[in-house]
Amino acid sequence: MSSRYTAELAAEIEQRWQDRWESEGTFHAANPEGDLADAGAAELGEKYFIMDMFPYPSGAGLHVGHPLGYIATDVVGRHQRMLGKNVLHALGYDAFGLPAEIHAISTGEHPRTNTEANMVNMRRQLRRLGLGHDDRRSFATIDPEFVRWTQWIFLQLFNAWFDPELQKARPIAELVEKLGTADPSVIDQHRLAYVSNSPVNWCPGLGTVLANEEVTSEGRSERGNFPVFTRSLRQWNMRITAYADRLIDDLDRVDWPEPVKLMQRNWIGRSHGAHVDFASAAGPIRVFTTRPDTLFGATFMVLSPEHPLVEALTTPEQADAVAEYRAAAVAKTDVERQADKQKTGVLTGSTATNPVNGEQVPVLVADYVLMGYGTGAIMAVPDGDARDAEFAEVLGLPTVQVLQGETLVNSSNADVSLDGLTVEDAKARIVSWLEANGHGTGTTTYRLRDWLFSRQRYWGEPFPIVYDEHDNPIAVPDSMLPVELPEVPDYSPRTFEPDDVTSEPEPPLGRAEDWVHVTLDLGDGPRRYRRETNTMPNWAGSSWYELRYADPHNTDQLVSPANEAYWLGPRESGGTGGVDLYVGGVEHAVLHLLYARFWHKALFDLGHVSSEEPFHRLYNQGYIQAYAFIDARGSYVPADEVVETVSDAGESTFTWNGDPVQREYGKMGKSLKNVVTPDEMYDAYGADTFRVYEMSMGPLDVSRPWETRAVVGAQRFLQRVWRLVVDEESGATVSTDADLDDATLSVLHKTIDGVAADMDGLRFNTAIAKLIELTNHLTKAEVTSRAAVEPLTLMLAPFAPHLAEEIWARLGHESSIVREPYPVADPALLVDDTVLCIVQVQGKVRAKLDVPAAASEEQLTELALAEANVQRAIDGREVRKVVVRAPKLVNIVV
RNA sequence: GCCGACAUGGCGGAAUGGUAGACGCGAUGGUCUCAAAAACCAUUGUCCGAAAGGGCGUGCGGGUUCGAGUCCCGCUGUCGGCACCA
Repeated sequence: MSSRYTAELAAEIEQRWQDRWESEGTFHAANPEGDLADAGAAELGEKYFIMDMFPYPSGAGLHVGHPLGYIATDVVGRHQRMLGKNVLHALGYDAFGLPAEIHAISTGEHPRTNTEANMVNMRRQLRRLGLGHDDRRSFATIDPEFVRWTQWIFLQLFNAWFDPELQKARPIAELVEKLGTADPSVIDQHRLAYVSNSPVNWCPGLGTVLANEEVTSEGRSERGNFPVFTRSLRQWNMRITAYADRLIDDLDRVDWPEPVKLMQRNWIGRSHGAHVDFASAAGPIRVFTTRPDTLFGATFMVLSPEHPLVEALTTPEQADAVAEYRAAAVAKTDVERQADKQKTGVLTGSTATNPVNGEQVPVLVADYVLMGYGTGAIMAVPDGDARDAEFAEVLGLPTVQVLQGETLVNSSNADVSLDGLTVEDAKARIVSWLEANGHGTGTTTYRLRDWLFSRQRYWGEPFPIVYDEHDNPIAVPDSMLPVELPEVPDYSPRTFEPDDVTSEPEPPLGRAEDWVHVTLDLGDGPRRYRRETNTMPNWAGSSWYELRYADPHNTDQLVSPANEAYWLGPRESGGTGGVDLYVGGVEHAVLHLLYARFWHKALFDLGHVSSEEPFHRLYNQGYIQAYAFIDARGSYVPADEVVETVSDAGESTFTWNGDPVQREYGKMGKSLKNVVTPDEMYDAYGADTFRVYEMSMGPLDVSRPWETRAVVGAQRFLQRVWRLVVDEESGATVSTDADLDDATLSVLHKTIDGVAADMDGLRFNTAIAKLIELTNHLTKAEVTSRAAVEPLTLMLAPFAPHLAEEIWARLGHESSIVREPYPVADPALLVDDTVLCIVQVQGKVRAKLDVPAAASEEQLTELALAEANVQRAIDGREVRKVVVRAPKLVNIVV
């Protein structure tokens, strides 16, 4: 039988090693304490905690783009293990969510059934990749034990308040003590998880409310693209705004890509300015402005249509016009408001007093002022703000010039003058004047809103909350967790006509009458309670799952302090702690990553974790894209049946069944008929080839097109490595124990040195290129000595682990390669006796010289000038200057 | 509109301010074969040249520098985020 490294042989090798890894528990990582502690181990050593953004178990199965990040983290994990680290790497499933619920609604089957079937299929597809995961630590967010702790965290937040003085969360009992009252109407206002009757994004088409983050800029639902209306409804919220400053400031302490940090900063949107009170008949109208320096130019005021003072300020003459305007505004979605090109608004008939000059300025209502930002009221300065100028133009309102370039003019009263000051100086002076005279204060506002936390869905975590007869929310005691989902006859919330603004949410849990109404003894005897029927949003489980990997089976605690401190705790003083490397797509830059940071910080404040941030280092992998092809009718045609023809001019045209088709570039997807699955790659090449190809395609953080045709390059490389060790005809091991020649020794150690640097920087594409170069050198020089082949195999192990194990075993090693020490370069072998010296004339290369590494500047100049080609380039001109970077470069300037 | 990232052969991509195009795909030629596949070897930015060698080349226009794909300024294009945020 031939011993060629074919897909069949690869499959056999891969399966065999996967079985062995599993039976030997090769990737088990020991905990300091608890059920995963290793009694025999004396010392755990240095840890490395690596995480992927865990997958949603979709029914569609995987395409070749999905494993990219999982392969990359596996390469890192395997490399770290060979560096002697105790590596924690596991994969869970984010298994609540709408797709399973939609499937359940259409089939009548419980969402758990389908979700679990999908997980089985996904585990099978992923197992064949040979990922070095500790399977004991896998979980799904729908597991009752996981739900229990998600609910427990919710109760921690429910039973906590944010102390603005200390800038941290504290137990609610301390607030009760501080305020001297336990009155729910007071206390409930301060909880980190609280119920409020406030404007929310109501989506009748989905029958549920949505978080701001789930609403598109077009004012529609991210899912389903239904209109979303602002409605005041009683819903659960998370006080994430309390953490706005810490969420911004601590970005400076984590190792994240700058663009992601910037997106979070922009999302939180901290802006410094001032609150200014304008006196009016209805009392002071408070505005927020980032430009208090332009206060002398405020010629009118604008209130949002929802502003509470509108009614009191409206004069009888304007009552009809204002009522009509407000009614029209309410009926519009946010996007429709923005779609109106021309600004609109009406006078209230009242005026207010500009505190700096006593001017009576008219007060108007206009929908370009949003209730949700600042105070919902602005001072309008047509000279400073383009929108105010536009509105002033439309309504013929006056303008006063207060700015000349960057300098203030026309801005003084008897008490204070800003004239001639720069913007920054003027801001400081006017704010101190406002504060001294009781007209306002310097302040900071945020774009970030509190996190709307309830959904009218079935397939989510139930709230561990019941209501008493006064409708006060009461925590279900920890001993009764988890609160499990009841069986219901119908999994869908009631949905409405997408445009039905007046509809009211009706969650599916409301149908489980027996479940909703319960008798509980919460310490004061059995009483009747009503359960919360909303469920938590999809983000809940992913907001804390990093903690559970560290102690997945703990039934007494979320995570034991010792296990948390070991895996996540800060390792240097002032450090944030957190996962050592978190890899995933940039699409989670704000939502998931902001929510997870918020929960983690709250748990830190309450003393449950020692780390201040969940993810110390974040890395965004790129996406694998694909070409799709459309025929003349605009339908997608199967991409793998399209034929490419290249003209003599080098231009490609594409045909399908002889008909021309158009190529477009984008995602891989079933509907685009361009899906390539990992299973196809396993069958055609084997998992190791697939892994090497994905890692060699380009830098990990850049998106690039999939090209099945190019996978063979990775296979050829692995076949060359195989042949260095195994005779294809006989299957015999051909390695020798010969010493290496100087040239090979030098190439080997340069490779080890270069690959080590590339591994540290996650530059797997160039690391593989260097391994290919080494392999090509060994092949050409006919070197099969284990002195070269063993280090090559060790360096290849993170990328092609099965092949590396097999070669390692055939070289006579009995134990797995997984924890063999990674090769280290000998610095003495990195220096050559002679080096290539580039000789330039006027910056252009004119000669390449082999020179002694120790050559002096004078010697190099002499050698360079002696070259005929250099002399020809100088062409008799005077040498003005010679730049020498010994020993590699000489540049002659004439 | 505001903010950010990116732009290199036919393709994916290499390149601490110092040889532009590593490595891979594809293509062309060859070895092996009755033949083919596979594998292996060679060539492969472009133009002039028999060769030696030379000209031109990293989206466009400037600049800094002995030397710029890389740094600075100004454009263009592509992608991403935010968007009446006061």
